Amino acid sequence: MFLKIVYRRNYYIYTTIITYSMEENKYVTIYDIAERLNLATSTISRALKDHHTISEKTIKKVKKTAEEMGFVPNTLAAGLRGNKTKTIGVLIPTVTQPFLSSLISGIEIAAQKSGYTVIIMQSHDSSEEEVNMAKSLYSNRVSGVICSLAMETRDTSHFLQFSNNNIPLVFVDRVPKDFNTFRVVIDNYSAGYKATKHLIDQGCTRIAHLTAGSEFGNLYNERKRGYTEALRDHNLPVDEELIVNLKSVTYEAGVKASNKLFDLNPIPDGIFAPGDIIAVSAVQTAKKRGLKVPEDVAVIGFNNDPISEIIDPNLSTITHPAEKMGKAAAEIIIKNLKSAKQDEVKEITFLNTEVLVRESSARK
Amino acid sequence: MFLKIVYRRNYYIYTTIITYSMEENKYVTIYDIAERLNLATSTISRALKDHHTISEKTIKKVKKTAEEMGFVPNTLAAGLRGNKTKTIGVLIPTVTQPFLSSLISGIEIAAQKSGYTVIIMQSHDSSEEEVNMAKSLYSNRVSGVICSLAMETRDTSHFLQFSNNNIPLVFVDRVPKDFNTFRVVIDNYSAGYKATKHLIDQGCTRIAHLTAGSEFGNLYNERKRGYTEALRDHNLPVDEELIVNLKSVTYEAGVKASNKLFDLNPIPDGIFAPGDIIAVSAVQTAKKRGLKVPEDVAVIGFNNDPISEIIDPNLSTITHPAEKMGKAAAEIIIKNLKSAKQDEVKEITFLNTEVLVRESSARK
DNA sequence: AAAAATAACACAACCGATTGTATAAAGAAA
DNA sequence: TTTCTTTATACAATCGGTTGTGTTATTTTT
Repeated sequence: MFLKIVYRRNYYIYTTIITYSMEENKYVTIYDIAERLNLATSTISRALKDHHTISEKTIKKVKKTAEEMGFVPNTLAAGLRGNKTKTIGVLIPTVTQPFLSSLISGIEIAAQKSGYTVIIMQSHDSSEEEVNMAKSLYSNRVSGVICSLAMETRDTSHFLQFSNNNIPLVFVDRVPKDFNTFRVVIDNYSAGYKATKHLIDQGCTRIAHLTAGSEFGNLYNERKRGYTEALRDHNLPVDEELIVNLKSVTYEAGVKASNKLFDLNPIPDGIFAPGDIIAVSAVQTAKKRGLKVPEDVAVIGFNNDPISEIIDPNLSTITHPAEKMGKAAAEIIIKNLKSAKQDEVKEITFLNTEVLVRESSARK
Repeated sequence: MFLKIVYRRNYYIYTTIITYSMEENKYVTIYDIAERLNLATSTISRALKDHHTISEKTIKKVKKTAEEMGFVPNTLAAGLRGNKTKTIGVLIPTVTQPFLSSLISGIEIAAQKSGYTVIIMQSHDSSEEEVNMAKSLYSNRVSGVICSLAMETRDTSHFLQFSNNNIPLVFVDRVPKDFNTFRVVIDNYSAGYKATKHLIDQGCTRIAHLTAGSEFGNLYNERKRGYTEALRDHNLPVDEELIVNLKSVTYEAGVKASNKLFDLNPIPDGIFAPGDIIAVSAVQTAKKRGLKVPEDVAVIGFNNDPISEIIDPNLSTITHPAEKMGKAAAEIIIKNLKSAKQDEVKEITFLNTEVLVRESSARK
C-alpha cells in the first residue's frame, strides 16, 4: 500500500502515512457468538439485552464474548424484524441557516440521549424535493419525522404516509395550518407585537416593517399581524408605504428594501425586520446613508442569530429558541414512540420568545 | 379527534385543524404486489428495477400496480440482504459552525444526486462521543463514512472498523496524520503563507498571529507554519510575543487575545487570525480602542464565513471551500462504492484557497 | 416421592427484498 | 416432429436479529 498525493491545484504538503494491517474482520453476528459458546442465537440475543429468562452467568459470559469478538449489532436486521429503527428523519429546507442548524443540534442532542439516530435531508425549499425525501424517509422506515416545510410547499399530502401509518410527525417553525399533527412553534403574532411595541416604547412613531413570503407561509404574516395590531393598539396609523414585501430573505433584498424606505420623506424612525440578516442590512444601509442607529432610526431584528451580537451597533432582536425547539420536537417523537399508541391529542407546543434589547434600538 | 393547544408560556394563537382520514394503510410489500398480479416476488423485484429477463409488458404492469398500491421499498430489507445501504455517515464536531454546515450541504447535495441518504452525527468535539457514534454508524451499516475529527481526538483506532471492512472512509479538514485513508483538505500551510504574505504586501512589518489548538490538530499549526515561513522569506522577525495561543476559538477569547496584542508597544500593524470570528473580534476590539482598520492595523481572517461580508469594515479572509470539500468527499465515497473494490491508493485531495481582499486589509 | 412450578435455554418462523438456479412455454433450427 | 434455444417467470435460500412456543433440567410444594 502506498500513497499518492493528488495536487488539485498548486499547493504542497508533506505527510507521513502509516498503513494499518488490513485483515478483514467480517461483520460478527450473534450466530458467531452462539457457535463459539455453544448456545442458541435466541439466547445470545436475549442475553445481550438482559432478558430476565437468561441467567446472570450466561449474560455475563455472552457479553464478554461479544465484546471480545467485536460484535456490533446489525441495526438493519433488528429494524426489519421489529419494523422500527430508532431513527428520526429530519426534513428541512437547508442546514446552513443558523436557525436550522441550531434546530438540528437540539434534535440531535435529544435523540442521542435516547439512543436515536438522526437522518437529515434538505429540501432546498423545493416541494418536489420535499416529496421525494419524504418518500425516502418512509422507505428508510424512520421511526418519526421532524419537518420544517419548504417555502414553496402548499400541498402537504406527502406527509400523510407518516400520520396514516402511526409514525409520529412533528412540524417545526414553518408548519402547515391544516394538518392534524404535532407542532412546535413560537407565537409569531405576539413576537411581532412585542417587537413593534418595543419600538413604540422607544418613542418611534413611524415604524416600517419588512416582511416576506406568501399567504401560505403564515409565519411572516403572523409577525406582520402582530406589527399592525401593536400599531393600532397604540393609535398609530398603519401606513402601507412603510410595509415592504421582500422577494427573498437575503442581505441584498434587504438593502434594496431599506433604500426604498430611506428614500421616503420623512424616513421611518423605526424598522422591524423579520430576520437578523435583513435587520443588519437595514442598519448598514442606514449607516451608509449617514443615518444614525438608533437615534435616527431604531432597528429590531428577529432570530438572535450569532451576527446580531457582533455587528456594530449590536442588534436588538427577538429570540428564536432554535435548539429548544429541536429538543422539544425530538422529545415529542420519542415520547410517542415509547407509548404503545400515539397521543390522540396532537399538541401544539409554543416556545417562548423574548425581546433582546441591544444598541440598535436602545434610545432611552 | 380534536385539538388541544398547550400554552407553554403566555402566548396565544388561533388555528384551524382539519383532520384527515386515518385509515391505516400498512406498509405495502412486493408480496402484496405479487399476490395481486399472480406473479412471483422475484419477478416483482426484478421488474421494478428493469431487469432484462423481465418482459416489457410485465415491467409496465408491475410498475403501474406498485404505484397504485402505494408501494415504497423497504430499505432495511434490501440493505440486510445486500449488506449495503446507500447511506453515507457523516461524523463531525457540530452542525452549527458555518464551515461545517456548508460541508454537510455539499455532502448532501452530492449524495442526493446519486441516491444516497446521509446520516449526520455530532461528536461535539468529544472523543468519547466520536467513538460511540462511529460504532453507531457501523451498526447502521453505512456504506461510507465522512469525518472531521473532534478537536479532542488523538487515538483514531475507532475508524479501523471501517477501513478494515472495506467501507470507504474520508476525512475532511481536520484529518489525522497517520491514518491511511482518503482525505479532503486545504493546504493550511500555504493558506497561512498567503494570508501573511498579503499583509506583508500591504506594508505590514509587525504582523501578529492568533492561533489555537494543540500539536495534534495540525490544522492551526500548519497555518502558523505558513505564517512564520512567510515572515522569514521576507526577512521579518518572528516575534513570539506577537503569537497568541487561544484557549478556544470563540469571540470572547478573540477579544481577550486582541486586547493583549493592542496592549503591546508598539502595537502590531497586521493581524492574521485563523478564523473569521476571531478576526472580527480583533477588528472590533481595535475599533473600540480607537484604532483604525486597516490603517492602524490590517486584519485578515479565515473561512469566508457569511459574517465577513457583513461587518464593517468588510473582512479580508481566506476562502475555505466547505461545500466543495463536502461534494468532493461524497464523490470519493460514491466512486469507491461503485467499483468492486476500493482504490488501492488513498488520494489526498487538496482544494484551492484564495485570498479574498476586502476592506479590513486593503491599505493600498 | 410424586406433582407442580420455575428456570434456562433451544427451535423455528418471521421481517421484505434480492438473486442463483430451476422450470415451463414459446419459438427456432434440424 | 424432435431437439435446441431463448424467453419469461417461479422457487427457495439468504441477510441477522427477534420472539412465541417448546423442551429439558432443576427446584419447590404437597
